[in-house]
Amino acid sequence: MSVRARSARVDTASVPNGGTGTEAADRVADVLVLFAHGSTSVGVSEIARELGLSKAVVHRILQSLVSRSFVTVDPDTREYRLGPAALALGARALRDVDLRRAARPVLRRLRDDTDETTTLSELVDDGRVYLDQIESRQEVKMTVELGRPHPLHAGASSRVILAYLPTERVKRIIDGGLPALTSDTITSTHALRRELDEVRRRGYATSHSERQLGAASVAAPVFNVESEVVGSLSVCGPASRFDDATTARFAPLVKTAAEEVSRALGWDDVGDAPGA
Amino acid sequence: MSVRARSARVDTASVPNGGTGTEAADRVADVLVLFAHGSTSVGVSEIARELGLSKAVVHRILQSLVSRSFVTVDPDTREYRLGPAALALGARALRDVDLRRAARPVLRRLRDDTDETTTLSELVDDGRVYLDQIESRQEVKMTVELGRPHPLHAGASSRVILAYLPTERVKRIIDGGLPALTSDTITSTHALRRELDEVRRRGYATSHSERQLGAASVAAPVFNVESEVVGSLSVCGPASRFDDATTARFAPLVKTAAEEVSRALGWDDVGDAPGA
DNA sequence: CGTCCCCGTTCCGCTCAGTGAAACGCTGTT
DNA sequence: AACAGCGTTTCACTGAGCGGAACGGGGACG
Repeated sequence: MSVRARSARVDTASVPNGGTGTEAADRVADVLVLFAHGSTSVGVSEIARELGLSKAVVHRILQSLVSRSFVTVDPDTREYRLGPAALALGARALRDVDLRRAARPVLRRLRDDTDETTTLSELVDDGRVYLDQIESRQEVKMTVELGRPHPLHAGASSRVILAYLPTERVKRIIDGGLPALTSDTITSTHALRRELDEVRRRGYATSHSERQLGAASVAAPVFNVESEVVGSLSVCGPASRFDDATTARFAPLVKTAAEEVSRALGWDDVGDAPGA
Repeated sequence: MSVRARSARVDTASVPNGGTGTEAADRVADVLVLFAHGSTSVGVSEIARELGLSKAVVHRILQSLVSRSFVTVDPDTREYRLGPAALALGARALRDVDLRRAARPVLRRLRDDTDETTTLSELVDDGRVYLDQIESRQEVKMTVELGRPHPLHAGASSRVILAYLPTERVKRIIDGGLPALTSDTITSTHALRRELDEVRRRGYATSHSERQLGAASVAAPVFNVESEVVGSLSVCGPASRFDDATTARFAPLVKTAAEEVSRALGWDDVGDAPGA
C-alpha cells in the first residue's frame, strides 16, 4: 500500500536514498558529509540552506553531534566545525583501510570486463610489488608473482606510479640507474621523462615487452586521501592480444577502476563545482 | 521549561545526552562512535547489544550510513566496517586543525632526534585528545589512538597541560575526581598539586606507567597567542628505554620543540604571566 | 540428515518523537 | 531607528520510525 509514498509533498526532501534507511539518519549523514567536503566552519542557516532542511532540524542534529563530540561549537561565533570524535573516526578508518581489500572487487570486475589478468601493485620504498591479481579465464594468460619488488622505470604498472611521484623522488630514482630488463626497456633518461609526461597527460600507461618478454599491459594510478600515488591497477596479458585497438578499449576501463579504488581509500576527485 | 521529560519510560534509552538533540541523531552518532573505538568489523546484533537498541533500528541506521558511504557491508560475511566517507570526514578533521599543521614538522624532527614516538595533544573541554603522532622507527615502539578523550590528571601529556591551566579550572577538574588508570596513577590531590608545582618549575612533565602500563613519556606544554595552554608535545615509548639519563636527555629537546610550536601559533616567550 | 541457534533482514500497526513555521533575542550594518 | 541576518526556542500536529515478531539462511552439532 503505502510503499513509502513520503516524497509526495516533500520539496525539502533529502536525497532519495537508494535503500531503506531512515530519513533522520540520512539527514545526520548528510550533515556530516557536508562537513567533510564543505568549508571548515559553518553555521546552522548555511547547512539548512545547503541541504534544504529547516534550521530547527539542523540545529537539533548539530546538538546531538556536539554531545558526541563529532562537531564543536565556537561559543563566540556560534559556528560549528569538526571535533575530536570525527578525528577518531577518520584515524580509525585510515588504519582499517587495506589497499588489497579495497581493490579486490574492482579487480575482479575489471577482469570480467576485459577477460585478461588484472593486477594490483603497491608502492614500496623506491619500487613496487604486486599485491594481488585476478587471473584471466583464458588458457593463454599472464600471471605475476606477488610480493617480489620491481623497479619503477620498466613496465606500465611501474611507470604509472613513477609518473605521479614528486619530482625530486623521480630524480633520485632515475639517478639510481635504469637497468634494462629486456631489450625493449627504456634506458634513456630523456626518453623516460618524455614518456612520464605522456602518462600524466593521458592518465594511464602502456607497455609492450618492457619488463617481461611477450607481455603487455595497461595501468592506471591509485591515490590515497592525500592524493599521493600509492600503487596502480593493471590489465595484462600476452602481447599478441594487446594490439592498439584493444589497448584503447582497455585504457578507460583501467582508469575508471583505479579511480574507484582511489575513492575507496578516501581520495577525493577535486575539480567538482559544489552546489548550484 | 519542560526539560524534555521523555526518558520517563525508556529503558532502552540511549545515553541521556546533556543538551537537546534528537534521539535519532544521538543513535546515529553512537553507532559511529562505536565504529571509531570498537573492533574493525561488526555485525548488526553486536551493535544492537552494545548500545541497547533493537536490531531493526541498528539495521536501518546502518542502511542510511551505507547509502552515504560512511560504512560498507561485506556482501559475504554481512559485516559492517567504516567506509570512504568516514575516512574523508576524518581526513578533513585532521586537515582543519591548525595546531596539527604547525606541529607536524617539529614532531617529525623530534622523532628523528629521539628515535621514539612523538605525539601532539590538544586540550578539549576538561580533557585532551591525541591529535597526531610520528611513530618511532624502532621495532618495539609505542603508538597512541588519535581522537579519543583522556583525563588530564594522568600521564605526562595530560599533566603538563593541567599544570598551566588557570587555578580555578584545575580545582574543578581535580574536584571531578582522580580515577586510577593504572596502579601508578597519582590519585592523591595533595601529591598531584605538588607534582604540578614541580612541572611548572621545570617546564616539562614525565611519567612512568601512569596512564598506560609499561609506557613512559616526557611532555612539554604548547601555548597560544594569549599564553594559554592549548596542548602538549610528548616523546613516549616503552618504559624500559626511559631511564633517568634518557629522560634528562629528552627533556630539553621536548621543551624546545614545544616552544617552537607555541611560537608558530603566535606565542611570545617574553613575560609569560599565566592567568592574566 | 534434521535440529538448534544465531545471524541479518523484513513486516506492520501503533504512537510519541520529531517536525517546521513562527517568534525570539541578539549582533552587526545601514 | 530600522533592518537583516544569525542561532535558538516554542508548540500543536502527525507520519516517520519504533520494536516485537516472523522470515530465510548458514554453521555447528549429533
